[in-house]
Formats: sequence, C-alpha cells, structure tokens
Amino acid sequence: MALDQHEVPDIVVGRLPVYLRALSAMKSGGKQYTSSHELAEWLGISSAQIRKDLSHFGEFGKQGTGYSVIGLYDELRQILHLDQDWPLIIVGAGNIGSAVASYTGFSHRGFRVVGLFDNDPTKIGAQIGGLTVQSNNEIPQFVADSHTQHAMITVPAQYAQQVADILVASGIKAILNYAPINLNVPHNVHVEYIDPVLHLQKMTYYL
Amino acid sequence: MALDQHEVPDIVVGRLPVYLRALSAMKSGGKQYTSSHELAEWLGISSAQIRKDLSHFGEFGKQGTGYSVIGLYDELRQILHLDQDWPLIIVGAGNIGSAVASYTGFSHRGFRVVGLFDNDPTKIGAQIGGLTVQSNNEIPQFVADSHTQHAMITVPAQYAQQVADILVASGIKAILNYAPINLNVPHNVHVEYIDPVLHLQKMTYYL
DNA sequence: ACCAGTTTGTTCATACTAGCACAAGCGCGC
DNA sequence: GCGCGCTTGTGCTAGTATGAACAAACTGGT
Ligand SMILES: NC(=O)c1ccc[n+]([C@@H]2O[C@H](COP(=O)([O-])OP(=O)(O)OC[C@H]3O[C@@H](n4cnc5c(N)ncnc54)[C@H](O)[C@@H]3O)[C@@H](O)[C@H]2O)c1
Ligand SMILES: NC(=O)c1ccc[n+]([C@@H]2O[C@H](COP(=O)([O-])OP(=O)(O)OC[C@H]3O[C@@H](n4cnc5c(N)ncnc54)[C@H](O)[C@@H]3O)[C@@H](O)[C@H]2O)c1
Repeated sequence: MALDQHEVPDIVVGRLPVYLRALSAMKSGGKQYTSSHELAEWLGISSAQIRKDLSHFGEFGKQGTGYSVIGLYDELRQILHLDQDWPLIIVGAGNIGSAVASYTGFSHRGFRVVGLFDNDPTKIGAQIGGLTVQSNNEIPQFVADSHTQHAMITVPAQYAQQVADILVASGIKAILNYAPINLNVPHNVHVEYIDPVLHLQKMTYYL
Repeated sequence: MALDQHEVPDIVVGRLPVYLRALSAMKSGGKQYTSSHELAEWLGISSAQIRKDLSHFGEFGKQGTGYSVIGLYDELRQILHLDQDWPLIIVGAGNIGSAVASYTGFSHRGFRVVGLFDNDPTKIGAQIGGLTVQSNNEIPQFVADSHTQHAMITVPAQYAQQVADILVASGIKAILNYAPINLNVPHNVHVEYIDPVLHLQKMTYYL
C-alpha cells in the first residue's frame, strides 16, 4: 500500500492515460470487471507493469477477482485530476487547428475547448467548431478570466515560440505543441509535442 | 567506432528524428557547424546522450570542431532510410484526415501523401489537398501498385481495427493511428499512436 | 612549433525500468 | 467448512539507460 509519498516516475504517469483509455472502452462495452492480465493483453504490455504502476497510488484490485472497471476508471480519473473539465484554448485556426477545434473527443476525457485564436485578420470572427475565432490580443485577458491552464499551439513553426511566450505570460501551465520545433519555456510550464513525421521516420528505420 | 552490428535500442532510434529535425532547422538557418552541447541545449537533453546515441552508428564529429550540420543531417537521413521519398496513404477523409492530407510538411521530411481513402459514398470523388478521395475497395490494388508501406488511420475509433486489418492484408508495414484505440497487428507491422488527449491528461497530473 | 581552448567518443558508475515469481487473499462450488 | 483456481501487490533480479568524467584529437593564434 504505497501512497504517493515518494515521487512517481514520469514514465508511469504517462501510462495512466493509456490505462484510462482502455478502461473507458471496457466501460462502454458493458464490462464490469477486468484483470491486469486482460488489460495487459489489450495494450500489449506486461501485466506486472500494470500492477506495479497502479501500486504507486494505492490498492485498487481484489485478489481472485481483479479490478472493477468503473472503480479503477474513477480512481485513475481522480489521480490524473480529470474528475473535472479543464478549459483548453487553441492558437492557430488553420487546417489542423480547425480540425482539433471541431473534435468532439475532448469532452468525455476531461477537456473542453473554450477558445480559438489567430492573428490573421481575415480569420478573426469566423465560426469554427462552435467557437468564434478571436485575435491573439485577447489571449491574456481570456486566459485570466476563464482560468485556463491548457493550450494547444497549431501555428507554423516559425511563430510557435512567440505564441508560446504569449501563453506563458498569460498564465498557461501546460502546452501541447503541434509545430515541429522545440519550445523554450520556464520550468514550471509543461510542454508536450505532437509531430506525426517523427513517428513515421522512426518506423521507417525498421523498414 | 561502433557500427550497428549490435541491436540499436528502440529509444535511441526514436530520438534520431528529433535530432534530424533540429539539424534541419539549423541548416535552414545557414549554420555550418554545431556541437553536441549546442544540440543538447536546443533540445533540452544532455550532450552525452547525443554523442552516445550517434556512436551507435559511426563517428560523425571532429574533436575541437563538432559536427558538420549538413554532414550529420545527411548521415541521419541515410540511417533512417529517408534519403528517398516514401509514399504514404491516409484512410479517413474527415476533419483530421483532410487536414493531414493538406499538410505540406511531409514533403521535405521523407514522405509524400499519394492516396486518401474513405468509405462514405458522399466523400468519394471529392478533391482534398490535391488528391481525389477513393473508396476503401481500392486500397489493396493501390497499395500494391504504388509499393506503399506507410499508412495513417484517421477514422472513428470503432472502425480503426477493421481498417488496420485491410491495410495489413494489403501489405502496409507501418501504421500511424490517430484513433484513440490500440490496434492488433502482426509482429512484422509497426504501429505508432497519436492521441492529443493522452498528452493533455499526462500534463494535468502535475497541475 | 607549440600552447590554450574546445569537442569528440568512450568508459564507468549510478540510476532507472521491466518482469519473474510467490506469498497472501478472495470467491466459488461442493 | 474446505479446497481449488485465480489474481493481486511486492521483493528481487536482470537488463537498460543516463550522465559525469577523461584521454585523444583537432583548430587557431602566437
Ligand atoms: N496539418 C497537419 O496535418 C499538421 C500535422 C502536423 C503538424 N502540423 C503543424 O501544425 C502547424 C499548423 O499547420 P496547419 O497545416 O494548420 O497550417 P495553416 O497554415 O493551415 O494554419 C496556421 C494558422 O496559424 C495562424 N497563425 C500564424 N501565425 C500566428 C500567430 N503568430 N498567432 C496566431 N495565429 C497565427 C495562421 O493565420 C493560420 O491560420 C504547423 O506548425 C504544422 O507544421 C500540421
Ligand atoms: N479531429 C481531431 O482533432 C482528432 C484529434 C485526435 C484524434 N482524432 C481521431 O481521429 C479520428 C477521426 O477524427 P475526425 O474528427 O476526423 O472524425 P470525422 O468523423 O470528421 O472523420 C472520420 C472519417 O472517417 C470515415 N470513415 C468511417 N469509417 C470508415 C471506414 N471503415 N473506412 C474508411 N473511412 C471511414 C468517415 O466517412 C469520415 O470521413 C477519430 O478516431 C478521432 O478520435 C481526431
């Protein structure tokens, strides 16, 4: 029964959302109980890893039975602070920004897109995914008023850093960057990256 | 001077595209030489790691000078088999599939989108990103004719597995899956995943 | 030619990660 | 009540990854 007194490894935290995603699918499928073995096969990893990962946070299973799907789902949501809806803004209303803004997959997983920004005057005012595109100038005020801590950057690479600077100055604490460039931010701001080409290139090594 | 007789760790292979991306930016900036220290600071990792990663493949630097940007760039492209353009198909011509199909960022990084497929009759025949949307039925023949080995899946989660099965049966060897679900494929087929929500959820743990 | 400054490739020690294996616990059927 | 089959949580071991440190090597200036 190890509680999170000790630091939980980053790599473990990164797997929790994957477990949550699988549990969500099981829940939708009407499944009531699962086991570390079943989850492991589902996800293609070892069952011991799942048990050990979860043991960082408490004891959620029952010997002989396994885990209650809904029970573990709720526990993980709490651990990840997803038992609330986090507001989220997107900067860059281009191809990918528009697609993401229209994406309905955030709502049941802890996030809600509340703002979409661009600096192109011809785009400001347009309606995309139920949102009105706003000017970059509105970002600081909007972030403050809405208490938003999450942002996605979907602008061309050469503008990504300046957008990041605006976001950091506005109080954003977590940035998901789609632009293929590494960002410089203070240590208390978290950044993650999405670049499909990186994945493709990695796989190509093995072909 | 360790050549790749021994197995190169997967995690190392995964970093090579990141190095390549940074080198590409330096190249565009007109930079001629760089060092492991400069790259490390740029990317926020340790310089020793960069040197050791590269040492798996050969000796590309010169003491006192560092690395030729173009030289290392070309070496990495060869190592990753990116000194050619790989054809790439996309299945699912919805929001995200259309955005990706229109993305111009593949062309200079080793890939070229050559086909876009959907099973919705109202979408087949449409023009998106310079491509004509084709029916799923065309996939096997198209893949065979074009010798395509890379595919991206951008269909709703519940159809992702069946699309993956079609792709595997058609001869695709590398799949980048945007749907939030784990795929079952033979061991000789590589799969990578992109799910923005996973990244957001991970960062939320620390907030 | 030599020295000072720099940077590589590699060695070595430390830290981290993954998975085996098993005691302890639970449920079910008889 | 009792035994059998199953599953958890964790100690331990083996395997991996990381980063500090350093000898060797190269450059440029004097
Ligand atoms: N489209 C894709 O599939 C895809 C995939 C991976 C990565 N990306 C990356 O995502 C980013 C956007 O790609 P895209 O295809 O949507 O490009 P895009 O040109 O369609 O959209 C970019 C948008 O950003 C806006 N913009 C530019 N500078 C800005 C600024 N300073 N502040 C606010 N808005 C600004 C532009 O007005 C435009 O609307 C790029 O960095 C690209 O490399 C795109
Ligand atoms: N839009 C985003 O920003 C975003 C982000 C992350 C992940 N995703 C994921 O990407 C996928 C697509 O999202 P979207 O927003 O583009 O959805 P969408 O509904 O706009 O597009 C899905 C497309 O797939 C097609 N399709 C359905 N079944 C098919 C099949 N069997 N064969 C071929 N085509 C088929 C549909 O006709 C439609 O055109 C989803 O799994 C979603 O979860 C989307």
